[in-house]
Amino acid sequence: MATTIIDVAKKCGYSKATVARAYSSPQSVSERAREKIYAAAKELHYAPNAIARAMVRQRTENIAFIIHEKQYPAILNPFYSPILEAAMQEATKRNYSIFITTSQDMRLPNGEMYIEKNMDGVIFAGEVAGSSIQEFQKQNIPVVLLNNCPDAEEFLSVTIDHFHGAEIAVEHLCDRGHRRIGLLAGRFSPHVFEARLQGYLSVLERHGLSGDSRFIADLDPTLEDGERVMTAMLDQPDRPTAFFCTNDTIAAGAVKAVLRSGLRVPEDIAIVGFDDSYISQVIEPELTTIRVDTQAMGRLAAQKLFDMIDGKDVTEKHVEIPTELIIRSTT
Amino acid sequence: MATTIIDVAKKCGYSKATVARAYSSPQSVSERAREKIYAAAKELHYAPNAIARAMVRQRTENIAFIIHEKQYPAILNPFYSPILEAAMQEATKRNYSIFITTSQDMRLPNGEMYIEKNMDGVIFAGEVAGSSIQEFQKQNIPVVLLNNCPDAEEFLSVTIDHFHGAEIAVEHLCDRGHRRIGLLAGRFSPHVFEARLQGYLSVLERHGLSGDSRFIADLDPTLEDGERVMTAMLDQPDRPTAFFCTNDTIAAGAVKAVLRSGLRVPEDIAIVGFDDSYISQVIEPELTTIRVDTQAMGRLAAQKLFDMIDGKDVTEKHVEIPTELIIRSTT
DNA sequence: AGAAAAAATGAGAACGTTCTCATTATGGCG
DNA sequence: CGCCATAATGAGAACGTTCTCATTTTTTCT
Repeated sequence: MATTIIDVAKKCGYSKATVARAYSSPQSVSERAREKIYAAAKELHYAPNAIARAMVRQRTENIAFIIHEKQYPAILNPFYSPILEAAMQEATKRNYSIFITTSQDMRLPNGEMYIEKNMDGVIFAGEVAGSSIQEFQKQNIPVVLLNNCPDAEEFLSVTIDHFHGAEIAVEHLCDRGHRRIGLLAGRFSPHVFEARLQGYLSVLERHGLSGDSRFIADLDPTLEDGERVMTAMLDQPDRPTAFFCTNDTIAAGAVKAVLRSGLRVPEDIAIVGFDDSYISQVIEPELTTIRVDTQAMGRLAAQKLFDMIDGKDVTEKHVEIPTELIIRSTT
Repeated sequence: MATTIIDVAKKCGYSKATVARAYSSPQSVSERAREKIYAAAKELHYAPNAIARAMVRQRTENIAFIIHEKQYPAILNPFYSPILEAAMQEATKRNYSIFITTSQDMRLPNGEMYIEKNMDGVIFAGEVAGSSIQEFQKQNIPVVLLNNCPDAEEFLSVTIDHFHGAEIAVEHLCDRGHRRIGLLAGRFSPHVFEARLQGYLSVLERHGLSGDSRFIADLDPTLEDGERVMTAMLDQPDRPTAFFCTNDTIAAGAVKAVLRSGLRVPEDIAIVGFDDSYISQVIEPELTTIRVDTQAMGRLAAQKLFDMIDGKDVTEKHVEIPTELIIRSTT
């Protein structure tokens, strides 16, 4: 149906080998031939067939970006948008395409599909079962983990310094003079959950403050849960004057709860979020939060993956993206 | 390198044809053979190679989802997230994978790539140059347009009833007793821009109200511009008591401007947005807006595309997604 | 048991490239 | 002009499947 290299060859009188060369290494073909070939190709609307090429080159120039997040339809997660965008840019530069899937449970749907379709590499974002990852490794497909921290040393990974991020968030609240600081901790993967919790606790301890377990809650990292839990907190005696929320979505819900109850942010209750997703600028007052350079995450993850694909040996196996406090109006 | 159908065939003593059949039409293979084959395959970690299959079947089981939006990194656009998610679900059901690209100018980067990679079909979201689309049609690749309204009848499309959406938004403001109603119109594609503007004007006219051109602005559909333009509006004499913003992002910016100037929403200034993106629930007060069933958009676009791919003839060429007023707290 | 029908299997071309190796054309130089 | 180096081209295998058609095996029926 579609026109092939053979059609072009017939049309211009050269062999298919020469036509192929005119595309894959133009300098090895005489100028005269090149012109004739391109002219014929144009006339026939010829486009090289990447599938056939992939077949012989054993390389598809496709990578997969798989997002696993328990809580929401993952792509809705504003945290991943800029990461994906950055990874996409890296890919486009190299003429690679990106496949994307999301899933909510830890098994990836049609997992085999990604192997069968011969992805040159895979970026796993979020929490994934190690077994899924090993499937890829068995097939010698390079994998980069993003925002996922398995114990295994053998994987390349790009992660966030959750512990330090939580520390500077809580530290900031202490700086502002707060002595009673609550925590709204989203139920992310155990590792992330734990790291942020520990960061929070370590600052309290350093300042000789005791965490009151009534004001440390774990919840779904959703707007609704943020609002619901915060509303409950506000009713309690001796409530904190500040809260650290482990992502911006929770924080936005918390802000809503405070404002609705007639209190003010930050005068009555100060709030710090995490991620610096664009939610933080959408709400009023704008959210003080911990910025994670998500663009760098996406870029680095992609670069690492391409390094592996190209057979370079990657010296730095684990990159930890630093965090930064962004002071806005909720503290 | 990777194990192939031939390795499996050797191992289990059947021919490669039979092994192939065990996968593509298991019922045509004796139970005994099937078991032996699967056992051998498992032992060798065999996974069928979709590239080779695509080669002979002339079908990749891949589709592309291309988002073009002038203003922002498109994937950040909260409007497209649920659409993409829904399309992805449809694709996964059919064992298809989704390629995704975004671009900000109207030429798609590596445009040829999508043709070369033999996508079975393409969904174009946002504003795209007709020429890009025709490239695909020349190659007989089915295309569905999403939220893009070219004059051409020949394309399948899923669009929004922009005119009616704008009407019910403004009508709602009139119901609430507003007589001076401003417009913050995002510079989307000309068609979208115009349809929403006309919807706004038609309601004013119906109610015998005159649109004051000082309070009709066109702007970039961003948070920043929404805030900037609204701030300017507030300073003017005889300012409106209500504004219709043609998307939620603008509306969020507008809400911020009002709150910052010390006025109240909705008491002093009422605001209606458009899209019912999740921004509308993140902000406080929550945004009254026009809901577009984005999930249906994504689903229908994908279904239409698959119908074309499967050679069914699609009766309904243009689907217009209805709009619905969602009353929250900004009016 | 034997023939006919049905089910299961095998052989080999085809899909559209790339790539290696062999062959032919071109150019430089004594 | 003839020789050699080099550049340009061509022939054909290979990539890993599917699919058609022919062949073999199994089942069914008298």
